[in-house]
Amino acid sequence: MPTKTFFNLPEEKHDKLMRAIKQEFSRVPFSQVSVNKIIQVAQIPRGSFYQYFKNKTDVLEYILRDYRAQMRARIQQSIETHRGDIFALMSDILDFTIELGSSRDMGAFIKHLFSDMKVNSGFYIDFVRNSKSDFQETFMNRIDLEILNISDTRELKNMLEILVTITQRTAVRFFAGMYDADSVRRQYQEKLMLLKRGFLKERNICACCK
Amino acid sequence: MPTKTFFNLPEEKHDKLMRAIKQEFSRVPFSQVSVNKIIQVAQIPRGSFYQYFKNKTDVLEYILRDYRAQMRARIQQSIETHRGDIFALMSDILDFTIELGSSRDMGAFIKHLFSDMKVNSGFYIDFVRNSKSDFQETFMNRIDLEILNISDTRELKNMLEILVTITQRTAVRFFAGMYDADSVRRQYQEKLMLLKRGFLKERNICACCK
DNA sequence: TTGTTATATGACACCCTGTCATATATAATT
DNA sequence: AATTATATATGACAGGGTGTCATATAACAA
Repeated sequence: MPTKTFFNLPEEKHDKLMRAIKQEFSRVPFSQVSVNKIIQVAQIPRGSFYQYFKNKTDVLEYILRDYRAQMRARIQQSIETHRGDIFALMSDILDFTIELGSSRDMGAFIKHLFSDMKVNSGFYIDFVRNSKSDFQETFMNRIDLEILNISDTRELKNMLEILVTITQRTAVRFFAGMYDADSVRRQYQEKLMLLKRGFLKERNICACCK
Repeated sequence: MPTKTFFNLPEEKHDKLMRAIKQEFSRVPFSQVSVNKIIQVAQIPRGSFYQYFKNKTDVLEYILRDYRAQMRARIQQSIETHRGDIFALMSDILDFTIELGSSRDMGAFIKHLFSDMKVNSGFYIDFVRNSKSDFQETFMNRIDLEILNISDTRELKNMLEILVTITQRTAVRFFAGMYDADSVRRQYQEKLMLLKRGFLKERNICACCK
């Protein structure tokens, strides 16, 4: 997180810096983000930057608060709308990610975020951990278990991990430019179908089991 | 791939260089690998290195041929042994990855490979694409479809993608040091169980459907 | 012996990051 | 008002990296 000094910054200076930061994070993937470029565009001296942020990662963390907040709100809304249907929720998460990544504002940034993120950087682990605890605390107990073929918490946790992993991978594929939004969505639904056949207690292929 | 010049190198020089390279790739994750360090250890001038390799990635690609070859052989063997049981095959792949990553020889290297790899670097995409085509060409038609609840090639492809994704993620977790080998294996088997309930045509929870 | 092609070499230009001693405000206290 | 603390600003500097290129040298062919 940025230093106290950063938060005390006069609005004008703060905004100029943030604009430069967003520009740089949209220009190139994270690993290539250059503090030099940022300070050059923001017209602040090198020393100042390091007075505000510990390093690049610190900046990323700060920017991501937006993204995370938006995502959380969206999830909240989705889970209400679909009354605890985890599959509908995951589809919404994918949709929102695609949507956000196609937006003029954060598009390039989100795209770089997904495509350049290291599988296992310290940051990524934290991000996943945070998302997970967010998710578990807020939503896990609101999932409708009635329709699921799940007998204990351990199984539920496993199921969620599978779903999150597949959803994430699907988003990555989209941002890698391997497929367009529609193909990605279609493929995702097909995969959900496959998974459902196991996850759902009531399966249409076996009416006698109801 | 390395240049012709590299392959013409006298054995002694070649080996010294390769030893330096492996040492460096074991020291730090790929993103931190330093050509400087390599040439220093191998005692060759900077210019020579660039006579042999285009860049770091070029080196990685070359090293990986070993890994890929070993994996291919292992898969080949496994698919014979288990007579097309895709789940047993995936378990074997995970086991082999864990095993290789725990070995004295390539351990550190494999560990770094998994933990630092960018989700979507050009290299990674190629790697996955190659693995996939290897996989599909060689093994896809040897999978025993009789036990699977799969009706067409498209579904089969989706199923495989899910399995590969989950297996990969599991390996990443292991290499991130989040869990030890046994926990990882146990969790993986639990997940396979969940997936099987859907993938398998004959399910133990529903004897009447056989 | 001379011309040709393959290989070797390290100085160079250019990029980057994080730190630190020093300078300058701003606020607090006598 | 003068002095002392405290917060912020600054850019030169040390140390690390990459890829290239003109030039030197070796190997081979005519």
